Amino acid sequence: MNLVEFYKSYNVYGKNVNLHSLNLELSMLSKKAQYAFRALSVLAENSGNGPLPISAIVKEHPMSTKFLETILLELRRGGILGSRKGKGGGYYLISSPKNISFAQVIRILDGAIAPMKCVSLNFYERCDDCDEQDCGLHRVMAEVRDSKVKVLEKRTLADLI
Amino acid sequence: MNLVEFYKSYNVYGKNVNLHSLNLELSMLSKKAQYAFRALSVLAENSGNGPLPISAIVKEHPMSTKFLETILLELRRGGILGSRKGKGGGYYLISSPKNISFAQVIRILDGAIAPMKCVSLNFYERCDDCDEQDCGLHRVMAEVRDSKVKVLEKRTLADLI
DNA sequence: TTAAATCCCATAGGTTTTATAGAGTTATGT
DNA sequence: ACATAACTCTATAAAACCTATGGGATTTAA
Repeated sequence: MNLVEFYKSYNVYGKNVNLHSLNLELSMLSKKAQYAFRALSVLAENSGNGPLPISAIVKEHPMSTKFLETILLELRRGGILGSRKGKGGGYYLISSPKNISFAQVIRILDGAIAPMKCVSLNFYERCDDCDEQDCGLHRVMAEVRDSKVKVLEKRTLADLI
Repeated sequence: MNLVEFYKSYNVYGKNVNLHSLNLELSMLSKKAQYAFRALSVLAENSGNGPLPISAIVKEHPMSTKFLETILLELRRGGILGSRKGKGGGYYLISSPKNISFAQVIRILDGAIAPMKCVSLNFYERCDDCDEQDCGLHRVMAEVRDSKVKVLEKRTLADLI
Protein backbone atom coordinates (compact mmCIF):
# COMPACT_ATOMS: atom_id res chain seq x y z
CA MET A 1 0.00 0.00 0.00
CA ASN A 2 1.51 3.28 -1.07
CA LEU A 3 0.95 6.65 0.52
CA VAL A 4 -1.99 7.59 -1.66
CA GLU A 5 -3.82 4.40 -0.81
CA PHE A 6 -3.01 4.92 2.81
CA TYR A 7 -4.65 8.31 2.74
CA LYS A 8 -7.57 7.11 0.72
CA SER A 9 -8.23 4.27 3.11
CA TYR A 10 -7.82 6.51 6.09
CA ASN A 11 -10.95 8.24 7.30
CA VAL A 12 -13.17 6.13 5.11
CA TYR A 13 -15.26 5.39 8.16
CA GLY A 14 -15.54 9.17 8.69
CA LYS A 15 -17.74 11.59 6.88
CA ASN A 16 -15.85 12.53 3.79
CA VAL A 17 -12.58 11.19 2.48
CA ASN A 18 -11.38 14.71 1.93
CA LEU A 19 -8.88 13.97 -0.77
CA HIS A 20 -7.64 17.51 -0.79
CA SER A 21 -5.95 16.99 2.55
CA LEU A 22 -3.34 15.34 0.38
CA ASN A 23 -2.07 18.66 -0.92
CA LEU A 24 -1.01 16.80 -4.01
CA GLU A 25 -0.78 19.88 -6.10
CA LEU A 26 1.89 21.70 -4.21
CA SER A 27 5.46 21.44 -5.39
CA MET A 28 4.23 20.47 -8.80
CA LEU A 29 4.56 22.00 -12.20
CA SER A 30 1.43 24.03 -12.95
CA LYS A 31 -0.91 23.07 -15.75
CA LYS A 32 0.16 26.30 -17.36
CA ALA A 33 3.76 25.17 -17.51
CA GLN A 34 2.77 21.73 -18.71
CA TYR A 35 0.69 23.17 -21.53
CA ALA A 36 3.56 25.50 -22.28
CA PHE A 37 6.01 22.65 -22.74
CA ARG A 38 3.59 20.84 -25.03
CA ALA A 39 3.30 23.97 -27.12
CA LEU A 40 7.00 24.68 -27.03
CA SER A 41 7.80 21.21 -28.27
CA VAL A 42 5.68 21.91 -31.35
CA LEU A 43 7.34 25.28 -31.83
CA ALA A 44 10.74 23.67 -31.40
CA GLU A 45 10.03 21.12 -34.10
CA ASN A 46 8.93 23.93 -36.35
CA SER A 47 11.94 26.05 -35.44
CA GLY A 48 13.27 28.01 -38.39
CA ASN A 49 10.12 27.64 -40.48
CA GLY A 50 8.53 30.94 -39.57
CA PRO A 51 5.63 31.62 -37.20
CA LEU A 52 3.09 29.00 -36.23
CA PRO A 53 -0.47 30.05 -35.36
CA ILE A 54 -2.10 28.94 -32.12
CA SER A 55 -4.58 26.90 -34.07
CA ALA A 56 -1.78 24.75 -35.45
CA ILE A 57 -0.43 24.08 -31.97
CA VAL A 58 -3.83 23.17 -30.59
CA LYS A 59 -4.35 20.79 -33.47
CA GLU A 60 -1.22 18.91 -32.38
CA HIS A 61 -1.93 19.04 -28.64
CA PRO A 62 -5.62 19.57 -27.84
CA MET A 63 -6.12 22.21 -25.16
CA SER A 64 -8.02 25.42 -24.54
CA THR A 65 -7.10 27.86 -27.28
CA LYS A 66 -7.78 30.87 -25.12
CA PHE A 67 -5.76 29.56 -22.21
CA LEU A 68 -2.85 28.73 -24.46
CA GLU A 69 -3.10 32.24 -25.84
CA THR A 70 -2.41 33.77 -22.44
CA ILE A 71 0.43 31.34 -21.87
CA LEU A 72 2.14 32.16 -25.15
CA LEU A 73 1.69 35.83 -24.39
CA GLU A 74 3.53 35.39 -21.10
CA LEU A 75 6.29 33.54 -22.84
CA ARG A 76 6.63 36.32 -25.35
CA ARG A 77 6.85 38.91 -22.58
CA GLY A 78 9.30 36.64 -20.86
CA GLY A 79 11.51 36.91 -23.90
CA ILE A 80 11.63 33.43 -25.32
CA LEU A 81 8.95 33.76 -27.99
CA GLY A 82 8.41 36.18 -30.78
CA SER A 83 5.16 36.70 -32.62
CA ARG A 84 3.88 38.09 -35.86
CA LYS A 85 0.40 39.46 -36.28
CA GLY A 86 -1.91 39.22 -39.21
CA LYS A 87 -2.50 36.59 -41.81
CA GLY A 88 0.30 34.05 -41.87
CA GLY A 89 1.37 35.19 -38.43
CA GLY A 90 1.82 33.24 -35.23
CA TYR A 91 4.46 32.46 -32.62
CA TYR A 92 8.03 31.31 -33.01
CA LEU A 93 11.06 30.64 -30.85
CA ILE A 94 13.37 33.61 -30.61
CA SER A 95 16.46 31.44 -30.38
CA SER A 96 17.40 27.87 -31.12
CA PRO A 97 15.68 25.19 -29.00
CA LYS A 98 18.97 24.13 -27.49
CA ASN A 99 19.46 27.64 -26.11
CA ILE A 100 16.18 27.75 -24.21
CA SER A 101 16.36 25.96 -20.88
CA PHE A 102 13.57 24.44 -18.86
CA ALA A 103 14.57 26.77 -16.04
CA GLN A 104 13.80 29.83 -18.16
CA VAL A 105 10.34 28.60 -19.03
CA ILE A 106 9.44 27.59 -15.49
CA ARG A 107 10.65 30.85 -14.00
CA ILE A 108 8.49 32.81 -16.41
CA LEU A 109 5.33 30.80 -15.82
CA ASP A 110 5.58 29.34 -12.32
CA GLY A 111 8.14 31.59 -10.69
CA ALA A 112 10.73 30.32 -8.28
CA ILE A 113 12.37 26.95 -8.73
CA ALA A 114 13.60 26.93 -5.15
CA PRO A 115 11.33 25.33 -2.55
CA MET A 116 11.45 28.41 -0.32
CA LYS A 117 11.78 32.06 -1.30
CA CYS A 118 14.56 32.61 1.20
CA VAL A 119 16.80 30.27 -0.79
CA SER A 120 15.69 31.47 -4.21
CA LEU A 121 18.22 32.88 -6.64
CA ASN A 122 15.78 34.87 -8.74
CA PHE A 123 12.86 35.40 -6.38
CA TYR A 124 14.59 35.88 -3.05
CA GLU A 125 12.70 37.18 -0.04
CA ARG A 126 14.00 37.32 3.47
CA CYS A 127 12.85 34.69 5.94
CA ASP A 128 11.08 35.92 9.04
CA ASP A 129 11.33 32.76 11.05
CA CYS A 130 15.09 32.42 11.38
CA ASP A 131 18.35 34.17 10.77
CA GLU A 132 19.25 32.18 7.64
CA GLN A 133 22.85 31.94 8.76
CA ASP A 134 22.52 28.94 10.97
CA CYS A 135 19.34 27.24 9.82
CA GLY A 136 19.27 23.56 8.96
CA LEU A 137 16.10 23.95 6.90
CA HIS A 138 17.78 26.56 4.73
CA ARG A 139 20.80 24.41 4.15
CA VAL A 140 18.75 21.46 3.01
CA MET A 141 16.43 23.54 0.87
CA ALA A 142 19.36 25.28 -0.78
CA GLU A 143 20.69 21.85 -1.58
CA VAL A 144 17.35 20.93 -3.14
CA ARG A 145 17.36 24.14 -5.13
CA ASP A 146 20.83 23.42 -6.47
CA SER A 147 19.91 19.94 -7.55
CA LYS A 148 16.79 21.15 -9.33
CA VAL A 149 18.51 24.07 -10.99
CA LYS A 150 21.32 21.85 -12.19
CA VAL A 151 18.90 19.70 -14.14
CA LEU A 152 16.60 22.46 -15.32
CA GLU A 153 19.42 24.69 -16.55
CA LYS A 154 20.99 21.82 -18.45
CA ARG A 155 17.87 20.55 -20.15
CA THR A 156 16.56 22.56 -23.06
CA LEU A 157 13.71 22.52 -25.53
CA ALA A 158 15.90 20.42 -27.76
CA ASP A 159 15.35 17.59 -25.27
CA LEU A 160 11.65 17.75 -26.04
CA ILE A 161 11.98 16.72 -29.64
CA MET B 1 17.28 43.48 -12.42
CA ASN B 2 16.03 40.07 -11.42
CA LEU B 3 12.86 38.39 -12.61
CA VAL B 4 10.70 39.70 -9.78
CA GLU B 5 11.70 43.25 -10.52
CA PHE B 6 11.13 42.64 -14.18
CA TYR B 7 7.57 41.58 -13.50
CA LYS B 8 6.98 44.37 -11.04
CA SER B 9 8.18 46.95 -13.52
CA TYR B 10 6.20 45.40 -16.31
CA ASN B 11 2.63 46.61 -16.63
CA VAL B 12 3.14 49.45 -14.22
CA TYR B 13 1.67 51.73 -16.83
CA GLY B 14 -1.35 49.44 -16.96
CA LYS B 15 -4.20 49.19 -14.52
CA ASN B 16 -2.98 46.85 -11.82
CA VAL B 17 0.42 45.29 -11.33
CA ASN B 18 -1.23 41.94 -10.74
CA LEU B 19 1.45 40.39 -8.61
CA HIS B 20 -0.23 37.04 -8.52
CA SER B 21 0.60 36.47 -12.14
CA LEU B 22 3.97 35.60 -10.73
CA ASN B 23 2.68 32.28 -9.40
CA LEU B 24 5.36 32.47 -6.80
CA GLU B 25 3.78 29.89 -4.56
CA LEU B 26 3.86 26.95 -6.89
CA SER B 27 6.57 24.38 -6.55
CA MET B 28 7.28 25.58 -3.06
CA LEU B 29 7.19 23.92 0.28
CA SER B 30 3.84 24.66 1.93
CA LYS B 31 3.64 26.70 5.12
CA LYS B 32 2.40 23.53 6.70
CA ALA B 33 5.61 21.71 5.90
CA GLN B 34 7.71 24.68 6.95
CA TYR B 35 5.97 24.85 10.33
CA ALA B 36 6.36 21.12 10.59
CA PHE B 37 10.11 21.29 10.19
CA ARG B 38 10.34 24.03 12.81
CA ALA B 39 8.38 21.84 15.19
CA LEU B 40 10.28 18.70 14.28
CA SER B 41 13.58 20.39 14.99
CA VAL B 42 12.38 21.07 18.52
CA LEU B 43 11.15 17.51 18.89
CA ALA B 44 14.44 16.23 17.53
CA GLU B 45 16.40 18.19 20.09
CA ASN B 46 14.16 16.79 22.76
CA SER B 47 14.40 13.27 21.36
CA GLY B 48 14.49 10.63 24.07
CA ASN B 49 13.14 12.88 26.80
CA GLY B 50 9.52 11.87 26.58
CA PRO B 51 6.60 13.74 25.01
CA LEU B 52 6.62 17.48 24.45
CA PRO B 53 3.33 19.40 24.47
CA ILE B 54 2.37 21.71 21.64
CA SER B 55 2.64 24.69 23.97
CA ALA B 56 6.34 24.01 24.47
CA ILE B 57 6.93 23.89 20.72
CA VAL B 58 5.04 27.10 20.10
CA LYS B 59 7.05 28.79 22.82
CA GLU B 60 10.20 27.97 20.88
CA HIS B 61 8.82 28.82 17.43
CA PRO B 62 5.83 31.17 17.56
CA MET B 63 2.97 30.02 15.32
CA SER B 64 -0.72 29.24 15.45
CA THR B 65 -1.27 26.57 18.09
CA LYS B 66 -4.35 25.25 16.37
CA PHE B 67 -2.71 25.00 13.01
CA LEU B 68 0.27 23.23 14.48
CA GLU B 69 -2.11 20.84 16.15
CA THR B 70 -3.50 19.67 12.82
CA ILE B 71 0.00 19.38 11.44
CA LEU B 72 1.28 17.22 14.26
CA LEU B 73 -1.82 15.10 13.98
CA GLU B 74 -1.04 14.46 10.34
CA LEU B 75 2.51 13.56 11.19
CA ARG B 76 1.28 11.12 13.79
CA ARG B 77 -1.07 9.51 11.28
CA GLY B 78 1.79 9.49 8.85
CA GLY B 79 3.75 7.36 11.26
CA ILE B 80 6.66 9.52 12.29
CA LEU B 81 5.26 10.93 15.53
CA GLY B 82 3.79 9.30 18.59
CA SER B 83 1.62 11.08 21.10
CA ARG B 84 0.38 10.74 24.64
CA LYS B 85 -2.83 12.32 25.78
CA GLY B 86 -3.58 13.97 29.07
CA LYS B 87 -1.47 15.82 31.54
CA GLY B 88 2.21 15.37 30.94
CA GLY B 89 1.42 14.20 27.42
CA GLY B 90 2.52 15.59 24.11
CA TYR B 91 4.28 14.52 20.93
CA TYR B 92 7.54 12.68 20.39
CA LEU B 93 9.51 11.25 17.52
CA ILE B 94 8.86 7.58 17.01
CA SER B 95 12.40 6.89 15.86
CA SER B 96 15.76 8.60 16.04
CA PRO B 97 16.07 11.94 14.16
CA LYS B 98 18.68 10.47 11.83
CA ASN B 99 16.14 7.86 10.71
CA ILE B 100 13.48 10.34 9.65
CA SER B 101 14.12 11.81 6.24
CA PHE B 102 12.90 15.08 4.79
CA ALA B 103 11.25 13.07 2.07
CA GLN B 104 9.04 11.27 4.57
CA VAL B 105 7.84 14.50 6.12
CA ILE B 106 7.15 16.22 2.82
CA ARG B 107 5.28 13.25 1.40
CA ILE B 108 2.98 13.19 4.42
CA LEU B 109 2.22 16.91 4.40
CA ASP B 110 2.64 18.12 0.83
CA GLY B 111 2.31 14.92 -1.11
CA ALA B 112 4.37 14.16 -4.16
CA ILE B 113 7.97 15.27 -4.43
CA ALA B 114 7.94 14.77 -8.18
CA PRO B 115 6.95 17.77 -10.31
CA MET B 116 4.31 15.78 -12.17
CA LYS B 117 2.13 12.94 -10.94
CA CYS B 118 2.98 10.82 -13.94
CA VAL B 119 6.60 10.62 -12.80
CA SER B 120 5.82 10.24 -9.11
CA LEU B 121 7.05 7.21 -7.23
CA ASN B 122 4.52 7.36 -4.40
CA PHE B 123 1.65 9.32 -5.95
CA TYR B 124 1.64 8.10 -9.51
CA GLU B 125 -1.23 8.89 -11.84
CA ARG B 126 -1.34 8.19 -15.53
CA CYS B 127 -0.78 11.07 -17.92
CA ASP B 128 -3.56 11.80 -20.37
CA ASP B 129 -1.57 13.97 -22.71
CA CYS B 130 1.03 11.54 -23.94
CA ASP B 131 2.07 7.90 -23.92
CA GLU B 132 4.82 8.34 -21.33
CA GLN B 133 7.11 6.02 -23.26
CA ASP B 134 8.52 8.56 -25.60
CA CYS B 135 7.91 11.90 -23.94
CA GLY B 136 10.69 14.40 -23.46
CA LEU B 137 8.82 16.22 -20.72
CA HIS B 138 8.56 13.00 -18.74
CA ARG B 139 12.23 12.26 -19.11
CA VAL B 140 13.28 15.67 -17.83
CA MET B 141 10.76 15.70 -15.00
CA ALA B 142 11.82 12.23 -13.92
CA GLU B 143 15.35 13.56 -13.82
CA VAL B 144 14.19 16.44 -11.62
CA ARG B 145 12.38 14.01 -9.37
CA ASP B 146 15.49 11.89 -8.98
CA SER B 147 17.64 14.86 -8.07
CA LYS B 148 15.15 16.07 -5.47
CA VAL B 149 14.58 12.64 -3.99
CA LYS B 150 18.28 12.03 -3.73
CA VAL B 151 18.72 15.06 -1.48
CA LEU B 152 15.50 14.66 0.47
CA GLU B 153 16.03 10.99 1.23
CA LYS B 154 19.56 11.62 2.40
CA ARG B 155 18.82 14.55 4.66
CA THR B 156 17.19 13.79 7.98
CA LEU B 157 15.90 15.58 11.04
CA ALA B 158 19.37 15.21 12.49
CA ASP B 159 20.46 17.84 9.94
CA LEU B 160 18.09 20.30 11.58
CA ILE B 161 19.86 20.32 14.90
C1' DT C 1 -12.42 16.20 40.59
C1' DT C 2 -9.69 19.18 38.18
C1' DA C 3 -6.30 20.60 34.97
C1' DA C 4 -3.73 19.66 30.98
C1' DA C 5 -3.32 17.83 26.86
C1' DT C 6 -4.49 15.41 22.56
C1' DC C 7 -8.25 14.16 19.18
C1' DC C 8 -11.79 15.02 15.87
C1' DC C 9 -15.09 17.51 13.08
C1' DA C 10 -16.61 21.25 10.61
C1' DT C 11 -15.96 25.28 8.23
C1' DA C 12 -14.68 30.12 7.25
C1' DG C 13 -11.83 33.21 4.55
C1' DG C 14 -8.72 34.24 1.39
C1' DT C 15 -5.60 33.26 -2.38
C1' DT C 16 -4.33 31.02 -6.53
C1' DT C 17 -5.08 28.45 -10.46
C1' DT C 18 -7.58 27.58 -14.38
C1' DA C 19 -10.37 28.95 -17.86
C1' DT C 20 -13.44 31.98 -20.73
C1' DA C 21 -15.37 36.10 -23.03
C1' DG C 22 -15.22 39.89 -25.78
C1' DA C 23 -13.73 44.02 -27.69
C1' DG C 24 -9.72 45.99 -29.81
C1' DT C 25 -5.50 46.28 -32.63
C1' DT C 26 -2.26 45.09 -36.13
C1' DA C 27 -0.46 43.09 -40.19
C1' DT C 28 -0.92 40.45 -44.38
C1' DG C 29 -2.26 39.01 -48.92
C1' DT C 30 -5.00 40.01 -52.69
C1' DA D 1 -8.51 49.55 -50.28
C1' DC D 2 -10.36 45.68 -48.10
C1' DA D 3 -11.32 41.48 -45.86
C1' DT D 4 -9.41 38.47 -42.98
C1' DA D 5 -6.47 36.13 -39.97
C1' DA D 6 -4.15 36.54 -35.96
C1' DC D 7 -2.36 38.60 -31.98
C1' DT D 8 -3.33 42.00 -27.66
C1' DC D 9 -5.39 43.23 -23.59
C1' DT D 10 -8.55 43.51 -19.79
C1' DA D 11 -11.88 41.79 -17.00
C1' DT D 12 -13.99 38.26 -14.70
C1' DA D 13 -15.99 33.79 -13.32
C1' DA D 14 -15.59 29.25 -11.36
C1' DA D 15 -13.17 25.82 -9.10
C1' DA D 16 -9.67 24.20 -6.19
C1' DC D 17 -6.71 24.72 -2.56
C1' DC D 18 -4.19 26.59 1.43
C1' DT D 19 -4.35 28.52 5.76
C1' DA D 20 -6.33 29.07 9.90
C1' DT D 21 -9.81 28.78 13.66
C1' DG D 22 -13.50 27.15 16.91
C1' DG D 23 -15.80 24.01 19.76
C1' DG D 24 -16.42 20.03 21.84
C1' DA D 25 -14.99 15.17 23.12
C1' DT D 26 -11.70 12.21 25.11
C1' DT D 27 -7.83 10.78 27.81
C1' DT D 28 -4.41 10.98 31.50
C1' DA D 29 -2.01 12.38 35.72
C1' DA D 30 -2.10 14.26 40.09
